[in-house]
Amino acid sequence: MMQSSTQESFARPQIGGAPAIPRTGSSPAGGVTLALQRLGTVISMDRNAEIWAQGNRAHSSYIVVAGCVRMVKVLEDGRRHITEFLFEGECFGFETPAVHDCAAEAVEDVRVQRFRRSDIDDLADSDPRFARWRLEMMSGKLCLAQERMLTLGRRTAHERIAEFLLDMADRADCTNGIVPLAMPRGDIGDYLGLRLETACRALTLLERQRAIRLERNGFAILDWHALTSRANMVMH
Amino acid sequence: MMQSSTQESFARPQIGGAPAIPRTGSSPAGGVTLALQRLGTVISMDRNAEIWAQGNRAHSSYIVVAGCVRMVKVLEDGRRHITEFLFEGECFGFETPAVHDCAAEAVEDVRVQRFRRSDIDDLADSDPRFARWRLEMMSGKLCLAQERMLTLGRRTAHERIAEFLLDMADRADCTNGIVPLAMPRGDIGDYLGLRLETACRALTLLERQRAIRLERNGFAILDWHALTSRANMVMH
DNA sequence: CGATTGGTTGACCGAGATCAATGGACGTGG
DNA sequence: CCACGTCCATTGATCTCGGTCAACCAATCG
Repeated sequence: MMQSSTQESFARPQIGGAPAIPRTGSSPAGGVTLALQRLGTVISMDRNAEIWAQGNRAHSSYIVVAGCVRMVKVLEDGRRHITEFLFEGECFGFETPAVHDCAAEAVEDVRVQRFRRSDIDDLADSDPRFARWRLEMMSGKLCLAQERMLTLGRRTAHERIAEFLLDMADRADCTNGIVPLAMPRGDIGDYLGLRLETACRALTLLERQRAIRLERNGFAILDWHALTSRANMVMH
Repeated sequence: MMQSSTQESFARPQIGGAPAIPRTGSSPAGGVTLALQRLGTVISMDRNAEIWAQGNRAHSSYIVVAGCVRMVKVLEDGRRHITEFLFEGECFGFETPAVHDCAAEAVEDVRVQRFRRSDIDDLADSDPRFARWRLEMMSGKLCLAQERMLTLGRRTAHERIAEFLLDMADRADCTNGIVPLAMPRGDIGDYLGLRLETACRALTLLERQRAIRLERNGFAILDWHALTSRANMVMH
């Protein structure tokens, strides 16, 4: 029995297998999608554009149509943390606080679908399935956040990188065996609580050990077993 | 303008001031409480008792009536992380996954009120105010989790300890100026991604600097300013 | 009163941070 | 097309914060 969709993600033995539980944060399925589609407008944004700033009032919620978005928190001394990367079909900005406590930025050129929060709330009021989906989506993000706390608090740099690569592989289409990495090394570091040099060293070590092959903007997994054992994940 | 209730907590200049935004995770106010009260049964548990185990099926949700509860994740090699401490009036086990991905344990002798999940769902279906409260509670926990990721990924041991003490002070009644610390040093370490020795050293350093005074099972804040500047929090 | 549990402190070590140099990919303008 | 500048990845050398191992003490509880 899988413990949660997080665990499930990392347990997947090979590229191509469909996850038993859909990844949390993905957009709603079936009829709910249609109702939502009509409410949103698609916007294109350039690489590194700020979708909203930390401290902005929260008016809108979003779904990623294409590309990769990052959620960023910064301290005034410049220390930065990326709480989440979001890919096609995943949503962000559904938290209820009136003011954003993270910035949202485009990692690469992206298209996002924007929704007015009032429209989202109205839809939740009129459609119990959508309300249920929203609650489960938030709940899933909370579980993922708890898993990430464990990673940030207790895992080594090498474990973090291996876990990250497996997560990226799990979320990507991966038609040709090359898993894309849209974000620069610095972003990977800020996501994992590491410096970019450390992220870099861990990646090249994995390559030297023939577990992965680094490509232009991505990587290929050569030895899935080596990677999973490196990640040291709990598989209940 | 405060950015979130998390930020608000740490910005509070002295013990006794009422927060502008109620702490997230607290039990619902007013009429909603009454409806919920009837559904729950109060249970007493001994110190270190397991309320539920990691991997158990999730049947119940809880509110803390008295004492302190911890949410614990463990790796099979023994590394442990505490995702959350919960105090009187705060709730846990409202996440939707069918299987718990954290254990819940009593830090000290506690009383908790248990609710059947089906009852919680029924109440949410029949009372929109309760449904709204539940969504905001989950959302608040998600924001706190994001703040904690920043702490675990980017703050120093000394910053983490100062932040932790301010959080504890903010959440406690603190009638007599002594902030209780129900949990042992090891738990503080596991909450902050530190070893217990490191937590201990950071605490005694703060005491030597006359910022706090350590007591039997708690501490007194002697120099609030020293503590907040040590915590290095963002105050928007 | 000994046994157990939790807190404190010291000595030393190592994973990851920091500082620095190099090189490749890419874009732009002449 | 080439020269130059910018951004990013990589690698090396060194340093440091926090981890590790260990001793000791105080409080609590049979």
